[in-house]
Amino acid sequence: MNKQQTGTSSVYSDGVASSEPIYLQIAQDLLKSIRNGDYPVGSMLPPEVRLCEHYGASRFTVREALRWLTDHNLIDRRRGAGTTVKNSEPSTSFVYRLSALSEMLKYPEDTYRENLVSGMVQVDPQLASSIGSEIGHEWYRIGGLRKSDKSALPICWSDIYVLPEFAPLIADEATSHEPVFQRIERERGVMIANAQIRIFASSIDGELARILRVSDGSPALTFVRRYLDDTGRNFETTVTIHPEKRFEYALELHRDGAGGL
Amino acid sequence: MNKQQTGTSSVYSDGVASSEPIYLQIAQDLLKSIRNGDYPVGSMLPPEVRLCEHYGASRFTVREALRWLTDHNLIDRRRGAGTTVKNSEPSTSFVYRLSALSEMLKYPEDTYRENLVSGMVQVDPQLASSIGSEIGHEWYRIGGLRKSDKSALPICWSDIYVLPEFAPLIADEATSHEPVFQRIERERGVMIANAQIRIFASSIDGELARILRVSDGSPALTFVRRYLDDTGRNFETTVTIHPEKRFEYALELHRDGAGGL
DNA sequence: TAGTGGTCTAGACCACTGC
DNA sequence: CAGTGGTCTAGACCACTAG
Repeated sequence: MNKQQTGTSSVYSDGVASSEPIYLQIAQDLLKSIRNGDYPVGSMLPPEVRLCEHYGASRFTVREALRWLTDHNLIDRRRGAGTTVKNSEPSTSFVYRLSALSEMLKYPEDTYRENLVSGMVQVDPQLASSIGSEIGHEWYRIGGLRKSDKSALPICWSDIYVLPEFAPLIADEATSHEPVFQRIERERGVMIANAQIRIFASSIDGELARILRVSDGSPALTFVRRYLDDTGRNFETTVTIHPEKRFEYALELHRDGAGGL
Repeated sequence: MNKQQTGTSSVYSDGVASSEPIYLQIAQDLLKSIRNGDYPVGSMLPPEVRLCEHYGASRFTVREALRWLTDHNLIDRRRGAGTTVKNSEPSTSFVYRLSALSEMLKYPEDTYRENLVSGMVQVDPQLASSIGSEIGHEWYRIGGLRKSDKSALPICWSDIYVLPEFAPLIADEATSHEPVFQRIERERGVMIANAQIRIFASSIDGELARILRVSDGSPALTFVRRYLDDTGRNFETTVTIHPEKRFEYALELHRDGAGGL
């Protein structure tokens, strides 16, 4: 029977003749069933052995199909327990990949942070809406300019808020070349699991305008980044304010597999 | 026969000691060799058969290891040709996922585009630097405001540039609720494979300030989005200018598997 | 044409989950 | 405990690439 290389046998997906590999046909067929409602979100898929019988394929082939579904965020698999349907539509249509979080806001290599103010702060309503923290919480704040050797104008103002327990890690530096979260990760083993980023336009006024050497009311690009560890704890938040024309953020989204339907 | 180099390993399936699966040990070992410089970026990895001999593993196991390297963006594989080293450090640490491109700039449901100007344009130097096209190229441009029923203030100004061949698709509308690229995708079968996005601060002046009902020199958040099909052709480019406080962009990055190192 | 990676089979043992 | 998915072997045919 279906010994090798399908070629002619397109038993599964109705319609199109498939030179597609069997595992993809099976994956598409399962996706169709999931969309159909045969396997609603939250329900279980049949075990691998049952699928092997049903499709007349080896376990390897069925597992390749299930791997495809996993890669497209449609199912969850757990050893011992079975396969549950997580989603009815392939997610991950477009993906933005970073090899490291520090690439998110990538400044030229020759830039560094000049730390100008620091100390404990308590969250007031205004700060709460800015960094998304709760009123009354305490953070250690370090504020300063990002500068470059090549330019007299600073690139941005940044305010970094970390949980008080991490203050000793960063309190002693006048200038730094390493991102704070990287230091926390290295020294304390706190891993970033999640980063929430907000981007919006703002204007620069008063004292800050003077420091950044722009005129009052100048446009700026503001980033607020909240870093969460794997328990969901927000352990660092950073606000950076970039005057017009000194920084630009670029990202590239790629269509991620899926293809078919 | 099981020659292992990674110190902790010793792979005998019945033994109790081996903590990690063999394919991961092989993957880590290959990664080490790549970092070492044994296989510089651009060079070829040994073929699967050779790796099977070297590690005393089956082809399946070796392929699982190579799949791991592929998933982490370290190698490229081509049937017929071999396996080339693409990168010396595992990438894909953080991922931003969209189920659809229209989620990228998501406006409330009750908003729509009011098309105000349209026609062919030829790229001059200024436009070239703005949309990243070549001088002299021709685009069909449609400009207008995004509005909401709930607010008198427009959300943004948008300029949409499409290749002349797609002009008929969008030339006839006074208002639209559907993204242009979606229409092109649906009607012409052109799939977006890639989107390049630039985000920066700008100021709004003159005529545009009046249209957007802001004062001269007001801050804005500007997005330039270039859409490319699977052949790399840039078939649509969109520029949107959001006055301060009317729009905010949020994204969430997730750590993507990897684990190990 | 020789050699590569892509797909596939038919077995096997294991670690883990839930009853 | 029975059943699940995770790993692994030893074979095989195929489609593709390059010399």
